[in-house]
Amino acid sequence: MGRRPCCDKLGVKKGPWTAEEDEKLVGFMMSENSGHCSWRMVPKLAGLRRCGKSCRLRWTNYLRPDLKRGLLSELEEQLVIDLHSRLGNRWSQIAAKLPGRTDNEIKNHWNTNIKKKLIKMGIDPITHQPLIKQESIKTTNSTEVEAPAEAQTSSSENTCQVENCSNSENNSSDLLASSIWEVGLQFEDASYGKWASPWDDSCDWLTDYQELGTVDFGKDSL
DNA sequence: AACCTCTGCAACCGCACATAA
DNA sequence: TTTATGTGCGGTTGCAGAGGT
Repeated sequence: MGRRPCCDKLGVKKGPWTAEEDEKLVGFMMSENSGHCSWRMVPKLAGLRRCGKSCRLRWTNYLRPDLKRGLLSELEEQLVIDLHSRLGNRWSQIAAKLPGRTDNEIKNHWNTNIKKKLIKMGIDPITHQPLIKQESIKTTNSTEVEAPAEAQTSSSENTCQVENCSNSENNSSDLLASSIWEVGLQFEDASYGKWASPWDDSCDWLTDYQELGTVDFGKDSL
């Protein structure tokens, strides 16, 4: 049995949101009514010709009042890298550790900036292993020569990374840490000063950070 | 000035999961 | 237990602006 679409496609607007639509959605979301209805009802009640899914996306990724706008700070970027080495492409989980940032924003930043930076630094953005090391592995293992690291499926890579995460003596994390320290990065944001280094061998800092990041920024929290 | 290519970001799509009936 | 529905997530696409020729 096929799944019903989230909205009847006829008469539903798609594409970029206008300022007027934003205003309507924000107005509705900030009203008391928003807490009592499903996303499907939001466009109807807010007077929008959009599907509920589109409204949710617009709200969570762009209109939420608690969102930080602008580029990720150096520290945020390093956190993303470290979290990615542990969690893989679990953008929502990564975003949960960065208050005010969305999974979409982090995903975009990863694909457009961080990936390139890591490659430039000689680190594979998928495995977080040095590229040179990987090359030598490839040449010694002829059966895998056909499968470049970039082409690996996310599911297998995630499994690998989650397993790595369980190992507190994670090599990739250590390698990342050393390479980051080598380029002389500094923590600029004093609010993160409680952690001497997020790449500490133990994962304790992550647990602490989770406490900070578990705030639900969805409409329920309004 | 016109065209082309590249880049970054917002938004969409389809699937998975959770839960209520 | 099954089915319907709502929501969340990750991958992908499309477009606008910047930069280069």
